[in-house]
Amino acid sequence: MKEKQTGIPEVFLKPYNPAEHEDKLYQMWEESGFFNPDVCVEKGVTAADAEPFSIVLPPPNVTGTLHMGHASMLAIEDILVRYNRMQGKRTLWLPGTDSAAVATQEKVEKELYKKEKLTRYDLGREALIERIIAFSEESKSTIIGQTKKMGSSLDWSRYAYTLDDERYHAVMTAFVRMYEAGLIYRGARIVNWDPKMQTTISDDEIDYVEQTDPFYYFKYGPFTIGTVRPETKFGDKYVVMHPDDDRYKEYEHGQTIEVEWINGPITATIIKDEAADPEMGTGVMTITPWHSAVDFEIAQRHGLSQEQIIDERGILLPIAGEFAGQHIKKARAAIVEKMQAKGLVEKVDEKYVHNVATNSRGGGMIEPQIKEQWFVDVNKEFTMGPSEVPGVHEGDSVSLKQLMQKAVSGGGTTIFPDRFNKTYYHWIDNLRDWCISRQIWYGHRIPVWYKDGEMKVQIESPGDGWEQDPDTLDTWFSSGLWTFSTLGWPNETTDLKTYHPTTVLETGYDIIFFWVARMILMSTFLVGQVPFKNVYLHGLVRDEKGKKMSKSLGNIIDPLDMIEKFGADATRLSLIVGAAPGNDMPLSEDKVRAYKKFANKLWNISRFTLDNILDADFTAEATFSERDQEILQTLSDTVTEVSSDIEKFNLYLAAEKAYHYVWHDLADKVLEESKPILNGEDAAARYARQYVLKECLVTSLKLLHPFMPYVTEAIWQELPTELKDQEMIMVAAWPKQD
RNA sequence: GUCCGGUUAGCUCAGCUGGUAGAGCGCUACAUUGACAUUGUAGAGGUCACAAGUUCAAGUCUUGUACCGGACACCA
Repeated sequence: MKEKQTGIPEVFLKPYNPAEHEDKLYQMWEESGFFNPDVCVEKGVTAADAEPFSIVLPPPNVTGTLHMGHASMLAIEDILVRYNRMQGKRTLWLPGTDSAAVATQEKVEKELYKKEKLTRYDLGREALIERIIAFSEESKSTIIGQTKKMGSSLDWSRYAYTLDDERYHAVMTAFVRMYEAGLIYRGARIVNWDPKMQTTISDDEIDYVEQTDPFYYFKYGPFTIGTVRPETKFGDKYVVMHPDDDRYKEYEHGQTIEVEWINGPITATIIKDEAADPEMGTGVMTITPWHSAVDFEIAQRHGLSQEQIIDERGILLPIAGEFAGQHIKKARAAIVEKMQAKGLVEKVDEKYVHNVATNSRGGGMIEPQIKEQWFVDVNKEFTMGPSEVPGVHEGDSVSLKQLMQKAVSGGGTTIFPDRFNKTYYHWIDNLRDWCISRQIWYGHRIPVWYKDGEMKVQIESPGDGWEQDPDTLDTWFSSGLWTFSTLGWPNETTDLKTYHPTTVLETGYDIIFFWVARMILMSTFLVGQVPFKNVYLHGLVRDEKGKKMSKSLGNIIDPLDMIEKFGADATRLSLIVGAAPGNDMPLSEDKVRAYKKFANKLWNISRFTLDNILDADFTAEATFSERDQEILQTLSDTVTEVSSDIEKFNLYLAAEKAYHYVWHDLADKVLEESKPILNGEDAAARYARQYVLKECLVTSLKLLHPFMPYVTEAIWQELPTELKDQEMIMVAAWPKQD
């Protein structure tokens, strides 16, 4: 290293330029192997029996690119990881990517159609999957590269992909075990069918979109019924009313009446059921069990017959008579016209506002259908195996629902912020059996085999002539295994024993149901442990006006742009300060810019300090003034506060305190008042102050390292060896607390 | 409809277990070429949404009201 006359490294003579250092530093970290806890133990940085600390990275979509949501997730997790690594814990942060099957297949299919005018059926299952894999592989490196840019200290040697061989094996094993325990069943049930993508989707994947449609009142014998969807009404032969509705006292449950209907007279049966809301319209409705979840439930309760009206593509079936073969969208007007002609239309409310179920992953309008699907039974009681779940013991009779409740209520998993506990319990209370089969091709294929009406559930094909179920599993089925499938399960690996349950799961509050709850379900049943001891839910990153970032609004702030302009450290800090757990956070470019200044400030603090202590003799006789003691005390208090805030997951407070201390205490006060002492005649006082400044610098760098890993490491690399306890600050010891 | 948040300086937000308001940005004035492609010092600016209650004392606790946001359910 070339040095100037003053003795400080030349690099400090220019302002801190992140672009010059970041990639080099990341490479240095990666090559050191310290991202891998085993290497830390090997090289004596971490004690072999140290307490473990583990986080699995919520895997981003392989085909995606890094957005601010990812950036904030990476910043939060990296802070926790770096802090705990410096605390001497055996720290693992495990990376992975997600196949996001539905979204990925859709993307590839769209491309395929656009470029080659081919559908998936033209191409066939094998060929399509090949294309999807090629596409995923290609885009995988993009998201991984971008993840590294943020400074994420992930252990890449343990990288997992949701569709790789180990995960495949875990998923198959999970399915078979759950089937054998009687928790997975096949049944004809009402599902959310997307006619556009030709697949079922789960309740959670539905988006309700507000829409205005005409609402029709039809004469149905002596009754008036209302509907938005006349095209589903052909087979309606049950008329339902509330048992306590006095207006219809004269009718009895089970009584039949003749009514004139769309295609001629039919025999209607009166059903009294509490699902009918007396306040709603006339209080009377007819039901279509095949195409409505509520109607299906009513039909189940009373053992009513069910008939399909609309096929999988949205075409009317023969029951529609003259309308058969028409698409429902086109048929509606014609049906109403005919009913009008028959005098069955009483009135029409043209401006009826209601919510329409659509597929959140592709926008297709959902048509409920009764289909043979695979389900996870959440209410069935089974005998619990070996259990570390609080409040649940081996041999207890429990249901998956109860397991999910107890994991949290027993304190096995703590949710931050705690108001989400209610949300979590509320969701479980409303939880119905989980439909896990999907009619898409890319994903984990269901390990069920058929031959001559016989069925076998096992991972390998039973032999010649056995046909595998064509369906694949819901992506959240495999995601639910993520905390342990990434650690080697179903094998009893050392990793699994060491790092599971993981310490923290950090994710957005928007996927608490999709993912958090499912992980708890899978882990408690399959491993007998909670998947994580803590859940930290972060908010959504919004623009400076609090609006959601979206392409159409043109208000997207690209994290990679920010890194290029202001550095990864500034980007990280801007995403942390002011971001209380679970609260949405506004972000502006100005905010990022402000933290770039801070990185430079730290750079200059270091330069000034080094300039004044490089010639210091720390062994010389020194007299510590009261003020010296006070400065050291403040420093130590800051360490205590920052540490405790990190432990409590209050990163926004920790970051702000560290920032405030370094800039407005250390720089503004301590450094300023030290100038006369450092230039003064009193050698003993000078030595003392030099020692104090050295402590302040080294400790501040460590304090800030989890938040700003690059600039602190860049400075650390320039410090004289005798000031350092480790060559890299990323594995240096966290400052001692009183 | 049920549940959960929010309402504090021009803007974005802190304010943890109750003791007469804080930060950043912005604004004004002054200082400084310094360790600092600047920074420092000082200042202006708030009946803490509204109402009632508990208390010696209430942004802080309780209840209610209004508005904003979100989640879930329902939508025949």
